[in-house]
Amino acid sequence: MKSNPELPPDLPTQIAASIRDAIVSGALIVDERLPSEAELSLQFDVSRATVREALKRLAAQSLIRTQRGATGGAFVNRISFEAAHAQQITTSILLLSMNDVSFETACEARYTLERACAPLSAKRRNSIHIKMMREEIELQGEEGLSDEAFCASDVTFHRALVDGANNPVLSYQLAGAVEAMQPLMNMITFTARSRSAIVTLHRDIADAIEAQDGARASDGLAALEIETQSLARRIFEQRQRPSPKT
Amino acid sequence: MKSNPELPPDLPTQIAASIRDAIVSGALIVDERLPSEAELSLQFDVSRATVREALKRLAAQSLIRTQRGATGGAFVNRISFEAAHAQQITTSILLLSMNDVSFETACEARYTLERACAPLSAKRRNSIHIKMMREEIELQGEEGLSDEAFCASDVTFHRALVDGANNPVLSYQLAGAVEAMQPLMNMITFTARSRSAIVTLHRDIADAIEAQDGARASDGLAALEIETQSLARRIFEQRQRPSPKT
DNA sequence: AAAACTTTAATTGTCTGACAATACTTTTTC
DNA sequence: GAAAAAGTATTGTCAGACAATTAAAGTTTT
Repeated sequence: MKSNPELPPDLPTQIAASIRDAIVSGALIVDERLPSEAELSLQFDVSRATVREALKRLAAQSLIRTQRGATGGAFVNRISFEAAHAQQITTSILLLSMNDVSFETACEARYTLERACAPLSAKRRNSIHIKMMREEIELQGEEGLSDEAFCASDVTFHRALVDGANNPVLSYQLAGAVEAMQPLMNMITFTARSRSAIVTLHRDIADAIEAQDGARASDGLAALEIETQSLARRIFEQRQRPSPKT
Repeated sequence: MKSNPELPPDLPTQIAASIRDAIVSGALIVDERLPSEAELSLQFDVSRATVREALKRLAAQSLIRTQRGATGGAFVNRISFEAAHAQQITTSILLLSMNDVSFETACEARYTLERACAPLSAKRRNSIHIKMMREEIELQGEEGLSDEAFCASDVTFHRALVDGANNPVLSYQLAGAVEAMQPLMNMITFTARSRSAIVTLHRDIADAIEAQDGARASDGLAALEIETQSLARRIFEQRQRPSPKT
């Protein structure tokens, strides 16, 4: 057997790693211009095509951006919370779907983390967060809302809650957990009754956050988790033994 | 004004997005082989070099892997928790360092999330987790341990705690928060006294987890956060007005 | 002198075609 | 039948070319 796990990676990978290290270590700082592709190919003694593949790898991770023209080139990117969010969400979604993570496990992780934010959010939330939560609750109560729109609104509601903690790092970390759940949630059909149960809980949570009662908000989230889990369980059971014709 | 934010991205970006969508949507499943580079260049009507740059982008995100040889080609990758961990940690570290996130903010996020894991970990941890925590505590008490080794051991301790919750999604999400703190923690010099305070708290936490007392473990983590924050504050203050020569 | 236009140069984006390296498959040889 | 050799499909890398883009320098016009 020789599926050598330590075989030397190809040239673009090596070059990309070398440049990435320079960025992580601080040798290259934000907005600094890298040498041109031609110069890099001389430096690393490879062809320009090889350098380009390396740069594309870095661009895929938003570590650099490129610009054409006379003063163009590759520049070190300031990684924004926004871009990091987006990437983390994609990765999280694929991670869950490819590794057969159960709804239960993902749901537990999500609500566990979210409960942790509740006390901070109760303390620091401002009127905008409250307003967003109220608006989404309103929307979720509307008749004729599609299941997908209901889920999307659910995500928005919870993002507002998390953002209320006013800690960008926390918001960033939670984004993956909350949004990666959406594809799983979309598998669920929400009956009028289950929607109303969820909306009621959302209202409780929003009330608690507005009253700056973190403990009550946590409890509300715990109740919501239980509700969601049992809803999912019912639906999955039903699908396993479908249409037991009377 | 036309700093068009919606300008069409370049060809490799488009092609990469197209293939990524196929993966995310499930049209391409894990371990499935993509068409060869030559076939792709026909399909997308671009040169092979362009296709290659697109594939490199996807490889950078571990969405595909490539293999040479007759039966080689590009294959859809199963994203492992391990690979996702590693990527998230890199992103988190850069995010914190490039956006001037304060120690305080990052620390708060980390401990908030970690506290959330404590009850689950207290319930589900097994002897291996306890053993790991005890070993790291032992190590942290040793004389002559470098600050970096102390920090690394700290990370290992906390990872054991989080892993005790036995929820891979939770472990994955926490990895970013815990490990991205390490570069920040490394800026701190740990005196013998501060080390001993931390070790004492670690022991309290480990005891609580072993006793399956989630609430006590949470309290321990809260105390640890306060200790860490005040330690950092003292050090940063001291550095701002250095050497007030007696 | 200022403004508008043109030219120039640097740089990335894309293409073509070639050859090397690799690894599986088939054929040949013993 | 097993081992060795040849064949073949595929990615990895290279060289060179031209197109597209953009800022700066130069030129003309007002």
